[in-house]
Amino acid sequence: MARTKSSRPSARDRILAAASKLFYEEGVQNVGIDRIIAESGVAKMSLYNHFKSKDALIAACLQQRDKRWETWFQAEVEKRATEPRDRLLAIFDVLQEWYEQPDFRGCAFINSAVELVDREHPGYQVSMRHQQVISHYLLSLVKAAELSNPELLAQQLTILINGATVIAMMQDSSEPAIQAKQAAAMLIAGS
Amino acid sequence: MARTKSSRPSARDRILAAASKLFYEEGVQNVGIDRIIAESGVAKMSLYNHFKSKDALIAACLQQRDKRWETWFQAEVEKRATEPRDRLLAIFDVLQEWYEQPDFRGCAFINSAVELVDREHPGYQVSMRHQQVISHYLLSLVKAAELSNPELLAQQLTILINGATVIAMMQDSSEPAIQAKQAAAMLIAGS
DNA sequence: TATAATATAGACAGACCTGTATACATAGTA
DNA sequence: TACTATGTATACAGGTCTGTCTATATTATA
Repeated sequence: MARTKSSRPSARDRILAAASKLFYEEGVQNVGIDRIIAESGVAKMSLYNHFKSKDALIAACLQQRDKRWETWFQAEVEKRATEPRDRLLAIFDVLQEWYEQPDFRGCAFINSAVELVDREHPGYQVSMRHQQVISHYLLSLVKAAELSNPELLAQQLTILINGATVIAMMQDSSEPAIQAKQAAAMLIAGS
Repeated sequence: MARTKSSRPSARDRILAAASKLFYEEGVQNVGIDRIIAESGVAKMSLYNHFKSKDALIAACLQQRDKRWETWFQAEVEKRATEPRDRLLAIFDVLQEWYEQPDFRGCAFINSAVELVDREHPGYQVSMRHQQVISHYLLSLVKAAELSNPELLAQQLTILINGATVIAMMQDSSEPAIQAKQAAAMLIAGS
């Protein structure tokens, strides 16, 4: 799954890494198979031996990214605060750090959903599931903070997060994280 | 500009209408020139006589949509309330109505920015300008309502609007409008 | 009616894209 | 060492796309 003894990563991993990077940076539609095999240094047939089509590769990339992002995000949040209420605010500090990464180009899942259009596309389904995973995590934090009407607040925080992310992408700015954090503080205080 | 005496709309208008509809419903990348000329009942050369390239057509469609959306949105808001503070909340009722339209597929400007990727693309520029126009309108409403820290509140409302729109698209639901409205009410009350 | 501008129909060049086929090379295992 | 995975390199079929070219038709105006 990982690498052959001591040499470089397996073909499959190199394909996933190259595709994931290119898909995110340039959009799934703007990246062809030829670019991916060139970047990963793999033969075209190896790609089609590991993934039955480009659409399947897109879905696999999103699935991998989903897992990694969730792990990274939760770890960052929990590193910054221990009290549930503080963690709810720490979310936005993590977001700010994310927006400031030089290769930030918005949320890969929103972007892919927009590009794929078709709700039945396996990549679209992964993207929807990703949003639910986030909402679920927020809900757990809100419940831990023992705030009233947890479902509503969790949804409102989801809205703030996605809105900030979209605007951060379009304006190429991390300001929205700060503004969203202040809004979140107000919503939490009012709960 | 509009129509020849008594017959149907001009070729240019038909092209814009068909392209705008298809681009929004299926994404600018997924709609080819051939589809547009078939739908608008126009010859390919007519299209290229009116627009120098597909990219120029995309930009023209977004520009037209920008104007129309702004006009429609402000009219709907102002139809629903007269007091500035009420108008700020009425925004979300208008959004809800928008989300419930059967052909709703998110914000055409966010979607196009995601698909085009290139910030120098004329269509991307129109999309960024559109976001600024919205923010500007919100700022004018917030200032009219004489709330403190108007710039911050206007930005926070922008975040709520875009977040609700993105989630409404992905979940195919108008619930986010209601949740965002309650959040907005809280932010306004706290200002 | 004559003239100029605009629209039509369809072929086509050139590029790009996905996915397959073929023949050869390399690495891991019995 | 022999055998079996797996990977490599490259050509290519079949499709789609944008934008151009040509030749004809229609419309508007003087």
